[in-house]
Amino acid sequence: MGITKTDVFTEHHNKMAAVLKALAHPARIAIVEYLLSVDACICGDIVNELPLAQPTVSQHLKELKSAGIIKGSIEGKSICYCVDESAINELMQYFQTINQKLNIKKCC
Amino acid sequence: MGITKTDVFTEHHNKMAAVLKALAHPARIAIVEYLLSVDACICGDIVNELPLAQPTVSQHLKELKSAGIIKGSIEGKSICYCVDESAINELMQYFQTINQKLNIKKCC
DNA sequence: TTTCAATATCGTAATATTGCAATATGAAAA
DNA sequence: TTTTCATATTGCAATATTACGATATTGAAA
Repeated sequence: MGITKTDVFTEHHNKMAAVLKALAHPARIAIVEYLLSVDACICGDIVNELPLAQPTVSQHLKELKSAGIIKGSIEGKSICYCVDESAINELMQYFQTINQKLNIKKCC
Repeated sequence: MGITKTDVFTEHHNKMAAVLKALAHPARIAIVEYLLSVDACICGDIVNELPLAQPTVSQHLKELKSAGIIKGSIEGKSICYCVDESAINELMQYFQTINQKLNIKKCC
């Protein structure tokens, strides 16, 4: 069907899946890592950095933004995108928690 | 197109995207969290735990397994699935690294 | 060996995603 | 005001994903 039955899962499960989904594309991973690697926050050249057409990049940026992973502020003619700290923090803590639980278990 | 242009991205970007994609579904998040919550490693009842049909669950398990997030060993008639520590560890470290870089930057 | 229980695979319908050309928008420069 | 540059939106084709009924498969019990 292609449609995810979100209504039968908890809000937490749906939210986690949505955030991870926003990152689950090589272009979007590349965008996040590029934003981290650039000194300044001048981010208009993401399009030049990526091997994709401008509309495609714009679409990926939109997805990252609506998932809360990046934020963009208008800077005159161009836009300044950067990674949202709190989103990354939540992801980090999520996997840290799982990691701890695994250390306790040691099953297989 | 629906087809991701993996050939134009680095192997690292593709790999990260693939692992995250495997987790980017509420059912698969639910499976991982269920495996963590269960004391023993008797995991045949994932199907009963999830509000999805058996073939659907089986498909999700397959995706998690082929992404290296869970591993399954045959236990007589049923199968024992559990979360793979090293996969979670890598994800944890990935977000820890990003988090550190963000602390240094403090841009927007 | 037959049967049963647990899981996997196949086939397929409905929907989502990806990518881009064409086009629109919006702000600054000329 | 016109032009130009940066970015967003629209529309659409190709492909991927999700879900499940039907049907294998496989090992254990009877």
